[in-house]
This record gives sequence, C-alpha cells and structure tokens, in this order.
Amino acid sequence: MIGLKDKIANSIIDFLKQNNIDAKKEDILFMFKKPEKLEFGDIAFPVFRYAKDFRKPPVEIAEQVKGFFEANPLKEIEKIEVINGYVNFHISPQWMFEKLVKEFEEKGEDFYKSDVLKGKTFVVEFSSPNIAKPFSIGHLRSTVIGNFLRNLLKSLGANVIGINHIGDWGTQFGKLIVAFKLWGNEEELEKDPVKYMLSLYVRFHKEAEENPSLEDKAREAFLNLEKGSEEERKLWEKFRTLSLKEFEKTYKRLNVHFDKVLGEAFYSDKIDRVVKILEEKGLLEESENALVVKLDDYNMPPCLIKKSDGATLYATRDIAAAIYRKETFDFDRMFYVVGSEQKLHFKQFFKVLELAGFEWAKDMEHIDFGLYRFKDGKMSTRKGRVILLEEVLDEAVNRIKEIMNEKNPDLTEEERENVSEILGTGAIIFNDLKNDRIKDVQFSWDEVLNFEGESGPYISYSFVRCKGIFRKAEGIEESGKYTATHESEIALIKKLFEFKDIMLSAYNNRKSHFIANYLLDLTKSFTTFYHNCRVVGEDKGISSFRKMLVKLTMNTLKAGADILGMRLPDRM
RNA sequence: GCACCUGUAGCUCAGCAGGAUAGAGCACAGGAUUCCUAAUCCUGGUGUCGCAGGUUCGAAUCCUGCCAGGUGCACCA
Repeated sequence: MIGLKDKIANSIIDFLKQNNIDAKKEDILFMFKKPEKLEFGDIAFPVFRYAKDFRKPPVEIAEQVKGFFEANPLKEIEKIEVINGYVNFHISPQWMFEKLVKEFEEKGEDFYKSDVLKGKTFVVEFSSPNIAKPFSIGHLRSTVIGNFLRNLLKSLGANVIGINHIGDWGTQFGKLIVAFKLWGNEEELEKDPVKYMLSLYVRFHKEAEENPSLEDKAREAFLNLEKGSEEERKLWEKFRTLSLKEFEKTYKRLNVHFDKVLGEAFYSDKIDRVVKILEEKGLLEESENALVVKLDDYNMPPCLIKKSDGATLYATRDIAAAIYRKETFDFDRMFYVVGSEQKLHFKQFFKVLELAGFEWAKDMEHIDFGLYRFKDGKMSTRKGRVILLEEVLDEAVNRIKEIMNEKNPDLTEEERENVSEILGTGAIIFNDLKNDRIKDVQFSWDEVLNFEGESGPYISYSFVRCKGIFRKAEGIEESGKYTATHESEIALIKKLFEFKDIMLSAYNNRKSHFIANYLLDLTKSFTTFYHNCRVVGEDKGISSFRKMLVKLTMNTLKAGADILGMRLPDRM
C-alpha cells in the first residue's frame, strides 16, 4: 500500500501545484486516513484544511481533486467518491489480488519478508529470568514480547541478536547461599531445584524479618562470591546450572529462541574497566561511602556504581554489558524488554553512558511493559504470592485437551496430545501479546482460559479451516485469475493486502498488539468468506480463485503467528 | 511530596501522529448444522470516551488544571 499511497500523494501534489499551493509529500501522506467503513473505500484524503486556500467549501475542493484524478487516472484506482470533505479512493481489489499472488509466487512462504531493515543490527535483551526463582507468569511478558520483536525484526530483514540476560548475579545469591548453608538439603535440591530454591528464598526473607543480621551475612556471602571464594562459587554454579536446565524446558514450550545466553555474571570481570572509564571522565563521586554518578542536572537521583562495601550493582553490570555488546556486535539499535517499573533505572544508565561520551547511548531503548497483578495487589516472589508459568501452561493445555476429547474424539491420542500443547501454549502467548504492552494485566484464570472469541485458538481455528479446505480441494489448482463474485472475497483481499503495512507500524511502535489485532481481523474476514463462499464444488474458475484466497489467508495467518511466536496445528 | 504511566459499554480491551454515525470480545437473550469441522456464524443495546477548561472549521485523540488507580524516587534487580 505504501508505494500506492506515494503515487496518489504525488498526484495530489501536482493538483495543488496547479492551484499555486506547495505541499510536501510527507504532509500529504500524513493526511491519508483509513476510512472507517469498507464502503467508503480504502484511502481517504480529507481536504478541510485547504478550504482557506481555495476559498471554497471542502466538498467543492474534493470534487476538484476527483476531477484531477479522472483526467490523470491511475490504474490501481477503481473509483473515486466524494463524501463530505473527503476524497475516497477505492483501490482495485483485482490489482491488490494480483499483486499478492505475484509476491507469493516469487517468494513463496517468505512472501511477507522484506528488507526495510537490511544491513541493520539489533540487539534485543529479553526474558532475563532470575536464577533460583521460578519462572512466574510475570516473566512471560518480557519473554514473549522480546521473542516477538526478535521475530519481527528478522522478517524485516534485520540482523538480530536476541540475548537472554540471565539474572545470575547479585545480593540475592548471597541470600540463597546463606539460606542453603543454614537449612539446605542436597537431595531435595536435586529433586525439584527451582521450587526448593524458592522455598529457601522465602524462608530467608521470613527469618530475616526476625533476625536482620541475616541480611548482613547475605551481603558478605555475595562479596565472597564476587571475590571468587571457592565455596560460594561452587554453590552458585550448582544453582545456576539446575535453574537453566529447567528454564530450557519452558522456552521450548513457548517456542522462544535466543542467540546468546549471557548472564550478569558474565560481565563481572568487565566492571573494573567501567569504573575506570567513569573515573577518567570525572563522573564518579563518593557519596555516603558509595561510588555514584550524580544526575541532579537531569532531575534524576544518582546512579549507584559501587556499594559502600565495594560490591557492584546492576547498573554497573548493565553499563558493562552495553559497552561489551557495542564492541562485540556493533549494533545500530538495542532494545531492553524490561518492565516499566525499571524505567528510571534505564533513564539513569543511558544518561551515564551518554555523559561518558558514548554517542551510541541514543541507540538504546527501553521497551517497557505493565505488570501482571492480582485483583487485590501485586505479585511477589518474596512472599510466595506468584502464579507459576508452568502452572498456567499446564492448565491451558489440560483445558484444551478436555475440549478436544469432546469435540474431536476421532483424532488419535497422540495427535490430541500434540495439538493441545500447541493450542494451549499458543493461547497463553496470544493472550499476552494481544493488548498494548504498556498496560498492566489483571491476572484472571477465566480470562486466560477463555478460548472463544478473540483468542489464540480462534486464530488457530481459521488456520485449521484453511488446511481442511486444502485437504478437500486437493484436485483443484489454485489460480491467480481474479473472478471475485462475492463482497466477502473482496473484503478478504483488502485485509490480506494490509499485512505489510501492519508489520511496519508494529515495528515503528514496537507493539505486538498491532499484529495480534490484525490477525483477529483477518480471521473475522476469513470466517465471513468461509461462511459465504464455498471452494469445493463450484465452477472451476471460481474454485481455483477461491483456493488461491485460502492459500494466501493460510500463509498470512502462519506468517503473523510466526512473528508472534505462536505455533499453529493442522487439525484441532 | 516529586516524576512517569493508565482512565473508553456491566467486564476485558481496540481506536488516540485531530477528521465521517466511537468499535470488538466476554457476559445476557434469540436463531443457524442433509453442505470445506458449530472452538463458528447471524440478530438484538448499551456509552457524561474520569472531570473542567483551552487550541481548532472539527477533540476520545493535542495543551493546561484537577480527580482516581498504578509504578518509581541511593547501596534489591
């Protein structure tokens, strides 16, 4: 659509020039609007703002624009209508259809991929769970949003490095080490590592309330760890390995991939250099026995670089990580997919990097998101008030299995097993990505386990219908010859044609719900088509044309689902 | 206290680089299955777009103030 909009804008500029009005292309493109209703056409151009220049009512100006296009016609435009102050362009569905077919024939399943970001390197830091803490529903957000961005950027042609920035360093490990030494049991740890570590963690906080000296012990233990003390190191490694192994399972279920898994600990030997750099730039100050970079001039609290006991903080490690990544990957842009409660932290350390003279600090971006909360408050690992992700996934998968047993008992046990896994995990992923990430999400089992209407399975359902048609229509050859006879076919073509524009705005806004909502729209257009137009059993030309529409729909659904990181089944 | 985010139908949310009569899903009621799987579709109706001003030919959308909820504000991440 972008190329076409360009063309129309050029014509409008010519028209305005004839009337002694100068206009920039960007401004015209900016004014284009998508009409609210299908019958109003595909591109609307409001002319109200030219009423003064022309000294005429908008409707008359719109008529003149229409006249200009009729004198200088564009083949893509089927019809132009003037309604109120709008010039409504109706784009030829045949032209759109043929363009889609051509693209598909050239590129096949990669039809939606482009090279708008070709040659650009992106680093996406996401997921980043804390070792020794269970993977809660809260971690789901960073994981699926980051995975979505990684997929989207790739399909736009970018070189992407997705990094799982594991939280494997910090005072929390001091706590865990102390707790394990005091109350730990090797056997139980091996049995169910993460759950056991969580119980130790919870117990630590409970006992620390009575006995604050535990906190000091924890700080000491972490300091020992940083200094390389062998006893602490060994325990830490054990915790880390056991946790990672469990996370792997979850990532597999979620269809999430990383290019690098580099924990915070990885940067621990790169921190001295950071301190030195900041020192050389004269940014470091001692304050209350700690080393800080003051940010008063920027209306922010100081950024802590070293604690009064000499231990590092996560800001320090983040700075080291950023420098390392710039030097290693030479990124054009870096995304941090982290909750909005850390907004200030990112503002602070971005500013510190900028002050240290790293001009690429401007290329870093915090992709923030709201948190999952209960009706009556926040989730908290410390208090054990969490919903585990595995729990949610299992529940969804089980619920789907029940539905499948009831609706489709003909499938084999194995197939039902596989499909319910795909649908269940997909439902959870879709549910997370379908709303604007900026908003908090109220966790509700009813909402999460509702598979009707605007849900993951609804998307899957359409895809499965497409597959079904393909099985039934095996003998029919799909054809690029346009023979639309029903309005639902045209509506579907127009919706299919939007996909690439949607991908771009999803990228520009870094928001998954653009894609998710598009898929819902596409699905709705498809079901209307599905209920009105049969593929099998019609005249040859009509069947072939419709089969092509089904093929395009099927592949667009697949493409969108791939970008969201959601798998689709062939049957359900 | 200061900063940032959010406030749209009973509920969950789209729409918010100003533009046409503010839309979906859920829930509720009724209807559709000799036909590519009814996890579907069709029909029903709801709104002081948090409140008050301002900018504009035009504001849910932009600006200001207020209200409500959330988040953050030095040794946790």
